[in-house]
Amino acid sequence: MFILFSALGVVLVAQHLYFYCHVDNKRSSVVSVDEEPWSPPEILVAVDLVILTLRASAFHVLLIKRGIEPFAGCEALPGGFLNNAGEDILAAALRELREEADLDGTRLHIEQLGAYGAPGRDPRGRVLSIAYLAVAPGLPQPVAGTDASSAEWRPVGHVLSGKVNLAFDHRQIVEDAVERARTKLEHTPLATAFCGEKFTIAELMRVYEAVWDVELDLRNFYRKVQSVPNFIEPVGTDRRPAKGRPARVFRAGSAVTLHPPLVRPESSTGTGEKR
Amino acid sequence: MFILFSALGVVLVAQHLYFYCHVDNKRSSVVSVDEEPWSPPEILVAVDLVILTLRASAFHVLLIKRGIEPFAGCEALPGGFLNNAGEDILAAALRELREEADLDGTRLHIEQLGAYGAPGRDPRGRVLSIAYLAVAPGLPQPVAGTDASSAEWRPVGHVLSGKVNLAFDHRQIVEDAVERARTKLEHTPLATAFCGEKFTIAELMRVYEAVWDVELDLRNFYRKVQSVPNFIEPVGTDRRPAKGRPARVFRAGSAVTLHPPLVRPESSTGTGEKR
DNA sequence: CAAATAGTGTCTGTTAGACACTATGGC
DNA sequence: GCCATAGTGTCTAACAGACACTATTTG
Repeated sequence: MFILFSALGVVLVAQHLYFYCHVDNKRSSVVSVDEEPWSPPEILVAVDLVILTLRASAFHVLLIKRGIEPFAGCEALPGGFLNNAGEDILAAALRELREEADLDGTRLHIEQLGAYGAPGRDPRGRVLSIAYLAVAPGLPQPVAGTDASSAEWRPVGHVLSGKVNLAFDHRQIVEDAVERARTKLEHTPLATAFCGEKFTIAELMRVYEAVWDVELDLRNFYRKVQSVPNFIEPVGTDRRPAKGRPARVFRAGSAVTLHPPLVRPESSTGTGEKR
Repeated sequence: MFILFSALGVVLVAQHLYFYCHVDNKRSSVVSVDEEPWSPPEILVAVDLVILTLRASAFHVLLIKRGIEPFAGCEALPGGFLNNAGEDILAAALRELREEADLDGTRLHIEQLGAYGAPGRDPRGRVLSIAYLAVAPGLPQPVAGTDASSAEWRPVGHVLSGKVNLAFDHRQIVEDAVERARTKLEHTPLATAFCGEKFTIAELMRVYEAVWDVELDLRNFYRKVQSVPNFIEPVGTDRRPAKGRPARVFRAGSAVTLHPPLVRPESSTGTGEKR
C-alpha cells in the first residue's frame, strides 16, 4: 500500500514537471531528459560579432548598414548563419570576421560573449545567435572590407546613447560587449589587444581612458602598469616618430590575469548609490 | 569499465578530428549571409546547468549519474533540450532547474555562462549547448529531487581534480563556471547568493573561503565588507542559534558591483604566468 | 567560571593619487 | 632657446594585513 502510494506520487510529480515519458521509460531508474523518445526542435544558429577598436584614441565598434528586410536601413552587427551543421561556432565567427571586416582572427583577441536566443528576436523565425567579442588594434582605413562594404566604425558612446537604430537585439549585445571589455580591462591584459604588437605606455593608457571614459594620470599610470608582473615587457629600444621625447616601447607580457588589478575609478561604473 | 574508457577515448579522438576538418572552410561569400538564397542548417539546442552551492561550508556542484549511452556511468550536468522551438533559453534553464533539482530559479541567482558548440561534443550529432550558472544557498537535503533522482552534490575540488568522469565537455563547462564564480565574487555581490536571505558576516566569509579556497581573517573581513557601499545592510536584530555571542544579521544590499572590489589573494589564481 | 563566537582598536608597511621636477627629442 | 612628450621623485592620506583586546552568549 505504501509503495503504491509512493509510486503514484512520483508519477504525479513527474507529470507535473513535464516528465510525460517517465512512465514509459522502463530502461532504468535514472532519468534525464536526453533519454526521452521525444524529438527536440531544430533551431537556426547564427554568430554575431562585436568588433571593438580605437580610432584616433576614441572607442569604436564596427556596424553594417542593412540593405534588406528585416530592419532594412538599420545598422547591425556583422555576422551570419553557420555554414553547415559541422562548422564550429568559433570557426564561423572567424570566417565572418574575415568576410565582413577583412580581419585575421588568429592575430586578434576574440572571445565568446554569450548566446542570445529570445523567441521573436528575429521576425523571420527562431534564430539563436552566438555573439563574439573581438578586439582589434586601431586600423588606418574605415574598413578594408571585402565587399563594397557598408561597414563603418561607429563611436561606442554614440551607439549606446540610443541615437543609432540597431537591428534585432544588437543594442543589448553591444552593451554587454562593452561592459565585458570594461571589466576585463581591469584584471586581464585585454588593453594590449587594442594596441599593435608594440606600444608605448601612453598608448596603453589611452586605451583605458577611451574604454573606461575617464581621465588618468600618465605619471601614476607608468608605475602602476609596470608594477604588475608580466603585464607588459620592454622590447628593445625607443625610436618612434614623435613630437617630444621618444618613448620606450613595450609588448604584451605573459600574464593572463593582472595581480594586482587596475581598478577603474568609481565614476565609470556608476553602480553605487549613496555614500 | 575498460570498454567504457575505450569508447570514451575514441569519442574524444573523433571529436578532435572532426574539429580540425572543419576549421578551414572554403566558403567565401561576399554579402551578408542573411541575404543569400541558401538555407542554413538547423541544429539541436540544449541547456546545461552548473548549480553551485555551499554544503557544510564546502563548495559543491550538482551532478547527475547517467544511466544510458552516450557516457553511461559518467556523471553529467543536469540539463536537457529545449522543449519546443518557441521556448526561451533562460526559461528552459529555469525549467530544468526545477525538474532536476527542484529549485525555484526565480529566487536564485542564475546567469548565462556561454555556448558550447564544438562539432562532435555530442556523439549523437550536432548539439549546441547553452550553459547556465546557478548559485543556490546551502540546502539541507542531498537534493529534494523530483524523480528518484540520481542527482548528487559533489565537492568542486574533487570534480576539477580530474578524478570524476564527466560526460561530454562538461568538465570544461564546470571549470569555466567555477572561474566565473571566483571572479564575480571579487566585484559583484554574488557571494550573498550562496547565503540565505539573511546571513551573518562570518557566513559570508565562509563563502569566500570555500569558493576561493583560501583562508581569510574574519576581523579584517568585517571592516572590509562593511566598508563597501551597499554590499550588505544590517537587518533588524541579532538572535541566532549559536554557541557563542549572537551575530548581527545582514541581507544583500542594492549594489550590483563592489567598489572597491574584494581582491582575492594571489595564491588562488595561480602564478599569473601563462600556462 | 570556561569555552566559544562576535566584534573593535591599533599598529605597520604598502599603495593610490597628486603633483613638482627632470629628461630628451624636434624645431 | 621653446615646445612637447617621456619619465622620476616625493609627499600624504588611505588601506590591507596582523593581531591584542573587549563583548556577549551558553553551559
